[in-house]
Amino acid sequence: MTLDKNFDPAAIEARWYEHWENKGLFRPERDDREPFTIVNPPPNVTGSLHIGHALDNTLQDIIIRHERLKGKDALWVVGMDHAGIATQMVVERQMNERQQKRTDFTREEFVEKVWEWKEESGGTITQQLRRLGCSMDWSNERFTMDDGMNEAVLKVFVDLYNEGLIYRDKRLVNWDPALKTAISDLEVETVDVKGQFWHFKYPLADGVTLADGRDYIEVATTRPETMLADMAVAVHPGDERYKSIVGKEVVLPITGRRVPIVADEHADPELGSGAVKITPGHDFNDFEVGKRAGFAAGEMLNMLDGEANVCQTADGLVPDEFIGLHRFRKEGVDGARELVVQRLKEQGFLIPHISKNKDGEEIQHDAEPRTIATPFGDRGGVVIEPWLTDQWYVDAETLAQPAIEAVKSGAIEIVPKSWEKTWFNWMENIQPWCVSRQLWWGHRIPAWFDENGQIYVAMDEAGAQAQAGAGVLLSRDPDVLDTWFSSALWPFGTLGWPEKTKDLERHYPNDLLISGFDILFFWDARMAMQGIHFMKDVPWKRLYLHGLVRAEDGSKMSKSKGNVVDPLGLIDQYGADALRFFMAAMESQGRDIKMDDKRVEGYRNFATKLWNASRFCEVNGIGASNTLAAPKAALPVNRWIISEVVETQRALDKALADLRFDAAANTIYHFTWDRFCDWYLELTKPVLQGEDAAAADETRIVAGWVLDQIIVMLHPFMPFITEELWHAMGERSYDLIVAKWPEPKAEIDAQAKAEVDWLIKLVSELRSVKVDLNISPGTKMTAHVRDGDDELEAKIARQGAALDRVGRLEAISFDAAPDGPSAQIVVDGATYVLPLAGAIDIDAEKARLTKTLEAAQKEAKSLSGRLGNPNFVEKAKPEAVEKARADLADKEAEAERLQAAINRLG
RNA sequence: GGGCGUAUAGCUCAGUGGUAGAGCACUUCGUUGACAUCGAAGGGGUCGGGAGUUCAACUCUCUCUACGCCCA
Repeated sequence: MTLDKNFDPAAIEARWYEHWENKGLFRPERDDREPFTIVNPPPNVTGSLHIGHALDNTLQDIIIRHERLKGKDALWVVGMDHAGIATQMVVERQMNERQQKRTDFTREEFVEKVWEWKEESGGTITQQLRRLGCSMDWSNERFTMDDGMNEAVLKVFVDLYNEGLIYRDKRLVNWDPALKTAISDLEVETVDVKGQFWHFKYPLADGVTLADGRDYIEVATTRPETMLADMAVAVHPGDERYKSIVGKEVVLPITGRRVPIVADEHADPELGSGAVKITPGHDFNDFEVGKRAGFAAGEMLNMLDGEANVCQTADGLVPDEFIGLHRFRKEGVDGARELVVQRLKEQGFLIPHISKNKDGEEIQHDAEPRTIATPFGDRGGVVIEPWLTDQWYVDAETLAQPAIEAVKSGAIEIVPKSWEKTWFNWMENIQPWCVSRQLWWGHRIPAWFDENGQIYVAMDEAGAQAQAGAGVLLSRDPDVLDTWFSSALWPFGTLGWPEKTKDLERHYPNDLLISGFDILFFWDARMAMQGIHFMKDVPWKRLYLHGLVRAEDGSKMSKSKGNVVDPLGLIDQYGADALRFFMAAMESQGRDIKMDDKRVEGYRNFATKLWNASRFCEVNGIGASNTLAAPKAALPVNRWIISEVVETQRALDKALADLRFDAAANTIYHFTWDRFCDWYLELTKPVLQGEDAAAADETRIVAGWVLDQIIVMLHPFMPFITEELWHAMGERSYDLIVAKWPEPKAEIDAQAKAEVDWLIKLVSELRSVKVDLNISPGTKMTAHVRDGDDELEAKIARQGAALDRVGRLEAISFDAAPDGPSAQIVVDGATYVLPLAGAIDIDAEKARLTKTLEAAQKEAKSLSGRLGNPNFVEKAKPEAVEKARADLADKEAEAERLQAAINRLG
């Protein structure tokens, strides 16, 4: 097989992916090997691959391919999330386009349509993950609503209920009036918006007055409409202004409701008038105040329906003109808020806000402008309404304790460690988790009610009926569970739980979880809680959190900003390998990644470089190696490159073990390009083309082996090009994806390393001198060595061909240089005098040498200064002192030779 | 208000208790038959400000400033 002149990623990617998948190589049979397990964060069935997925999945694939190459039974579990709200919204939107709505159908019909949509259009992302090269186990692809997961979800719900860790409760929830469902605290996003602060007079009942004679109490609010459901006015118990009226009542304007004045710490005497209106049914703080004031949750007045329109309160006091109005101005139409303000103003209960304009004139406003931290639903996008309903709650506080302990004890290692604090802070202040959703798409809650409202929780209706007794009429709770309730079970539900399967036994706990920090609470924390509770062990031993991929300017990517980068476009342009390598190289712990196309292009170039190096090998008879261990080698350059492989592999393994993806990528990148391509292949050209057949054979064998090691070590990062080259370089008995990770069984050869390092330094100096003296790079030169020894002479003899070919140094003599113009270089204690044909620019050469001399002198001076400090010699580590002494000697010797060289110039 | 993070070359970022590195960009040169998606040689930073610990700090501590994120 001959490699094409140009590398075309598109031509090979699909072919290799299909090959791997069809041959089942993502999950080879390895029951006898050590297991290694990662579960993929199940993407939403509605989703398509975005740049964040590309990062997340590339990192996971690097790890799983690395472990697979190391021979482990590497399992990467994959599947999709039913994404309750998101999916229901997609299908409803499509219905709207056809002038239909969800409620035109029965629940069963609607759910059936969602399934149809899921089968037809859902899961685009799974094809896109394949394009990225991700080697997950598709043969066992899961879904959060497949039979096995259903079973797991039901069991978890029933068990938690029976243990008292799931309960039904009436309290305020975050209600999304757009989606008409409860949502959890995490799904609420608080945003600062410009709003207004109104001040009202609430008249005191029964002729009561304050000390100053006022017959009203002043309250202020950002939500005037809720006064229709006010049930109290609170003042601080220590507030002297109001002490006399605690226990008295006010008569609310508009409704005429008589409500008590209560003392409660919640009222801040410093804020406004110090008195606050209390609406327990529509405000979380007021709910608590209401409870303390003795109202039961069931007594708290509700004035809004599920769409946040005004409805009549239980006491019937809301005037008809308010009924049906939206809570506030919506789509240009005034709502209850505006009408309340208008009526209060008309009736003289509004206290105007006075401001001064720039001329010092007073201006009256209805309200004071103010920035208000306002809760929005993350999906529905409208203001959340605290609403009093019956919902199901998980006792998260109890479940969190072992999850906190797991991180404290090290059973779970969080990487980077800085996230531990966030984990603890959240877990230690965790609130009950509202898990019921008023949706149709999702896991229906396995709870049944009888006609008296008695609850029966069971795996199925028969079980509930058995509990209730024959003949009792039961109806099932219509609600479904929060999507995250099921994905929390992913690390064990996908392995067969509650069945005791072999997979479950072998692959739980998972070894590693890689996720973005944005789902730390939503998903990671809940997996930890559920996993530990049901499996009695942590879900994963390590948790790696990565950042966000940002736009080139550092801003967050969003559709509305139009700055979203499509990973598939990048794959089309540069190849999947280049995009993957970019992700790895940019992933340093604890930092977001800024998108940079130029850098992706750079890694495309890297792939091309490797391709061309392989072509060079191919035409020089270098091919697939037949040994895993490093070949025996005599030539220093071969011994050197083998040592470099050993060092590279050590550094790479360490970086991957530490989850330092950037260090790992850079290690293999620089070895391949700088060491192998730029030096090794250049230095061995004269050997390959030389007379010494034995040396050439050795070099071909070593070069083939090194290229193999590169291909294997690079495979986790760039799976496609490496698999292509693996096969192109020779006959293989297995595919690269299941090849063996390097085991060079060789040590670092210090002697060879020193020799090649010297050679590289000398060649670099030779090149440098030519540029400085304006000598054409191809010019062949001769050198006369001063201060050389036998060892140097031997080295020069061994490397003569390389010096000639790569250094353009055709002869080296140990005789004194002839008189006449020459350039001089100093390398490792010897001076090389390079006679030049014709005149040279003496000043340029002098300047060049002087610059080098000054650098050496500067360093020598700094070192001698340090060594001259008795404190340094006494207190510093002996190694540091030794090194300083050695460095000083070197630098002084170098400076001396350079000075001599300058002197010789006259 | 609480917590976390970041400030290093023009840009994007690594980095170590012993006076700094990469990629891109920039400058100059280059057809030594793998590669111009390339090669060679360079220029460019007192590592945000201040104080402290230390023989020695870009690296540790404190503080200030700026920016970002999360929570309340």
